[in-house]
Amino acid sequence: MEVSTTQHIVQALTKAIVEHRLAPGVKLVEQKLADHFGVSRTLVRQALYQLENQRLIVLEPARGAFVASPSIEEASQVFEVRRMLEAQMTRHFAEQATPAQLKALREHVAQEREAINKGDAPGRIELLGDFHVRMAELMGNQVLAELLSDLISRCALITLMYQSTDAAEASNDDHLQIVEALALGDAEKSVELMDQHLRQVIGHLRLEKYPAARDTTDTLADL
Amino acid sequence: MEVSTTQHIVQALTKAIVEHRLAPGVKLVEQKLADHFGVSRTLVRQALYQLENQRLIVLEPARGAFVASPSIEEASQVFEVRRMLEAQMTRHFAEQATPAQLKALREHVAQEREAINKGDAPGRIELLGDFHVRMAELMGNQVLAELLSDLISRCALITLMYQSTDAAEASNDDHLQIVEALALGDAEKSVELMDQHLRQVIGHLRLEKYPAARDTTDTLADL
DNA sequence: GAAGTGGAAAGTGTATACAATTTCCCCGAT
DNA sequence: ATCGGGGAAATTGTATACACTTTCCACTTC
Repeated sequence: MEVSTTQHIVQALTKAIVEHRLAPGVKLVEQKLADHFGVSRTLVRQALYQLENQRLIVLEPARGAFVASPSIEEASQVFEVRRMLEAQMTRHFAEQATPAQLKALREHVAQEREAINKGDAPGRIELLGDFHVRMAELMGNQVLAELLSDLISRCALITLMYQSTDAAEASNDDHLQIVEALALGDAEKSVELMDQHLRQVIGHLRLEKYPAARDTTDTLADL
Repeated sequence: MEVSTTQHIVQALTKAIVEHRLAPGVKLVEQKLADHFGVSRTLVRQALYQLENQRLIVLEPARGAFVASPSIEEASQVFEVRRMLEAQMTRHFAEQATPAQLKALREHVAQEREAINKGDAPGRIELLGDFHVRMAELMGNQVLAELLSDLISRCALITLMYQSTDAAEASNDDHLQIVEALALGDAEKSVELMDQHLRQVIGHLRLEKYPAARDTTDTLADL
């Protein structure tokens, strides 16, 4: 809680945004955040700048910080990039997967399952995203892992709006299938499954439009 | 010069780092930068935070900001990610390229040629990188373009150390060939050429080790 | 009553002040 | 001569002060 305070603020806000406790469009007033975290505006501002770089908030000059509400257009571009990265990543993974790596992935999928069964919404969201990051880490490419982590946070802002328990189960199922294909060393099938998985998530997005909850009061309840 | 001062500082420093006027390892003292830009440390700090997010500098707690000197390991991971992204990007591009897009790319390659012939080192570095960003933009994926732009800045930190005029000519040549393959609509060949191109750049990296010019005096000459 | 206007309140942007930490150099001890 | 200690100078970390902009509301005017 006290390690590099500004980083702590970034993490708290990231979590709140990704978990949708802070809705897209909500204004974040610096002084209120400062009071809430017990620091000066200086640190809050640093955190906000960082969050803007990660595209989780938008900074409008002289007007303030607002939780980002990415357009459907932007969302699909993000997913498009993920498809590009993860298709290749999956292929490489299939070609060089070790038993230890497969074991790690299987365990991760089991954790997902557990979170879903317990009805732990925040937990399942984080874990479902982390599956992809985990693959990158296991491949030993830290740069890729960080990049994916950012992209997935950005996606979370969107997917959360639509992701029901059903969708979560479907994702978990996809993950399971992917791991099994990887275990067989079947690169083509793994890639195909991963691609399908991502396209399916995109597909779910287009169904509804977001109700533009802009300028809502900023209830920074827990964090 | 006066549009969002902090952004101006970021750009000036980015340019200086990418063009290697600020060498890896050099310390950036906040007050000196502030004096140089005629602003307070506040704005300099904001800029530094942003640069850290882009991995162009490293912020060591209570010790200050240093121009990043990525390890060979990290560099190849960055290039690995680029290969993943750009292979797919090239494939998509080949499959849907319009004459207008091809024209734009050809013109870009011509610009590269010109910069090389004129011996304009900073210009050619920027243009050679922009070729890849340009492709992303032409495909209409802004997210991809921004991501690549970041990755390429990061690469520039490394490639610059090794990139001679010869290497620049080779890259320019590669670009030309890629465009021609794209023009023929030959997706497989385009992808192969792009992949080769990137692998070649990586190959050049491993030849030498960087002389660890850490803690050099920070001569912030022009900017 | 609707639309515009003045001005106070709220909020952001930048600079400065001060505290905390690190760095550097001098000096003495072994 | 080298190593270690101590304290001043330099530098970073955080808070606060103040200027400037936006927002909001009451009040006037048509």
